[in-house]
Amino acid sequence: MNTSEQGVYYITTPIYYVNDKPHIGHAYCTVLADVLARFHSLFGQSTWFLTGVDEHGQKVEEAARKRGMTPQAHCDEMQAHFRDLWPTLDVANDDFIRTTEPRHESVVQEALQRLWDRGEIYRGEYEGFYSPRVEKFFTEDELVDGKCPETGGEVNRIKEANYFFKMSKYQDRLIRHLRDNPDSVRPESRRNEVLGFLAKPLQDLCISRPKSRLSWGIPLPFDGDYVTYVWFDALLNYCSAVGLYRDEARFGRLWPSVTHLIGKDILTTHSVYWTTMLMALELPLPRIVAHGWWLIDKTKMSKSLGNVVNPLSMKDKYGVDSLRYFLMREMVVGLDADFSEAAFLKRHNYDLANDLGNLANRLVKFAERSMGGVVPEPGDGSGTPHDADLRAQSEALPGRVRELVGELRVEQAVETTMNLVRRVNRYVSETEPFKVVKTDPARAGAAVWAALEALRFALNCLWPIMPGKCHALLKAIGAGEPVSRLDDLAWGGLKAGSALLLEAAPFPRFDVPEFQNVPVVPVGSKEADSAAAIAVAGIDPAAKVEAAPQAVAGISFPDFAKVDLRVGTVLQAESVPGSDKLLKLQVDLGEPQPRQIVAGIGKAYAAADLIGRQLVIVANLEPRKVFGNLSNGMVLAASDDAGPAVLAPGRLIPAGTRVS
RNA sequence: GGCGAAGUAGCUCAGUUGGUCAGAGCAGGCGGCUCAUAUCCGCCGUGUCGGGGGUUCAAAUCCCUCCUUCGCCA
Repeated sequence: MNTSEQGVYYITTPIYYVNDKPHIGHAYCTVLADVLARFHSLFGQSTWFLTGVDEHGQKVEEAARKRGMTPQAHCDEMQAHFRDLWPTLDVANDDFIRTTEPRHESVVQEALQRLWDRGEIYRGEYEGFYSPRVEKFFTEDELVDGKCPETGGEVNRIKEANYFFKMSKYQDRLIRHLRDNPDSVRPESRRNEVLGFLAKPLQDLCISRPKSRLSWGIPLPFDGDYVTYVWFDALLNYCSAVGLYRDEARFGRLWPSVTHLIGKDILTTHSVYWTTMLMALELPLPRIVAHGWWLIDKTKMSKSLGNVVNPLSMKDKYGVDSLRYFLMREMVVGLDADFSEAAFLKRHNYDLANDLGNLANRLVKFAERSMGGVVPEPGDGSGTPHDADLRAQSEALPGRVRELVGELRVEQAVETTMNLVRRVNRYVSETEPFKVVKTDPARAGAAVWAALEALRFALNCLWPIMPGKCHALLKAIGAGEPVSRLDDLAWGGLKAGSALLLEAAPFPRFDVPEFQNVPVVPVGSKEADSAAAIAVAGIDPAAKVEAAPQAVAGISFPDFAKVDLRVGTVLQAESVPGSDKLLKLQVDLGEPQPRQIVAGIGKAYAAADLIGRQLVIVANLEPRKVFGNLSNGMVLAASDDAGPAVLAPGRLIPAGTRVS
């Protein structure tokens, strides 16, 4: 449906929840949108870049009440956390939408009214258990011990009339759409995920809340006792911001080319709920791009080691351009990536300081000393093979970048550009203008010119990533402003005689802090480590090395102490339906409430046999869903061919006792 | 359990439709240059391309199977 590749490029980020504190995930997504918008503009497209905040909902209402403010005043204040952050990251969004703005609310109401009139929305009875903390309903069998399966918090049984969107009727059409349009959801694996989700019958979508329970929302136009719930409110921002029902000409121009950049956590919301909503509204369907998450290497993030890193603080410590470069270079769109200050500094030092910054610096300094501080004259074109090669690689770059960015392979586009930068460094070595200048100044000048000209190509292709630094560097090498279209980049564009001025090294190097330098010892590569691990395990060192535990050499005691091991008593145990090895346990850890823990020991233990037994539990593991069940901890067990054997204290000991 | 993805040099990863695809960067070693931010350039890797089968003249690249890891299952 959306195939308008030509003239227009409309890109959105999710609207971020106004209560949230901005973090690296928000920053990444928004910077990526900014980079894509800038690139597509360079490709000659007319671009529009929208971000904003989601301001309705119970949590906002509650937060405001706690602060003794109206929700609106609360939002007015909180939204600045996002709005004011973006300029500091050189993000140039064209618009910033808030869901409490009249321009949004009126469109939501109009859309709801139209669907109501057409029978796409109906009134029905909803019975369920409501968890205020996550603002979600659960069915009875989704509950865990009568508690919220996601948080373990209290839930309220609620039976009430509500309004439903007939989402189920679009199931087949949605499946066809996803199958027929490889671009509908990217990357491919996410599209498959959605198709898998759609293998089961789709239900209708509850889209309302009674005002008595939630007043901070947009009233349904056809029933003033209700407000609309998150979907029709938040998702419609993408449309309301560009003129739906208010400026149809503008909307018609931008909307068909929309790309939604989202985190993988809201994939279903966009690819199923939103896409079917658009079907019902008879609007063109979007292209959805789901990116991954930034992981912080926990073994390196430790207060005791003093190396806690707030990724956003990298901008203040090392500069916004380097942060943007790192984010774009390090993450493959769609996959997760690791964030660490050490990795960040490596990119900064090796790519930006050593290769790019030093290249500009060496050329400008040399020309200042030997060529009067201006861009020297180009040669007569009868250059060496080095010259032909340099020119060819430069001229090929913009097209290649365009291809790669079009495929969302931003990190490849960056790398390809940096390859040219490295090529220029090599060219300088090959032509040795600093030697040649003593005997043939014109030939030396021509080499410097060619190097600067190639660098101009690279800087223009890096401009969307690092607009500030690239602009400054282009000026410094006498190239003036960045081009506004990559098509305008033509070999020979650099004017001889332009002034060169580079006041300071553009990317100063930084020392990588000591603790970051802890060598990532290749596990198993040092015989000593493996042998030690085997010896400790009491196994013949001659046994297969692959069988040795994946021992990480030499963790500190504080590292070990971060793992909170406790004795737990199993209160209840049952098998997880559909799984033959998972058991769902309720474990007493001496806490007010028992913990639910899902353990893969069902093949070795019958549920009933575990009740009353004591186990060793990792108590501070991040909760995660296993098979749809929340698991808040991990049972320790040793496994061999015969299956897992759980660990237990040698005698009865109070539940919750720390293991050390 | 169902569905899906991934497993390539010590590390991070490239390798579109099977035939210079066995590669890059980093780390390590050696050498060169000295214009430059102790920067730059060159040289050095026999890796069972997770294991095992199969298709093919030819497979990291297709098929089957197993192992491991990860994702989704409102």
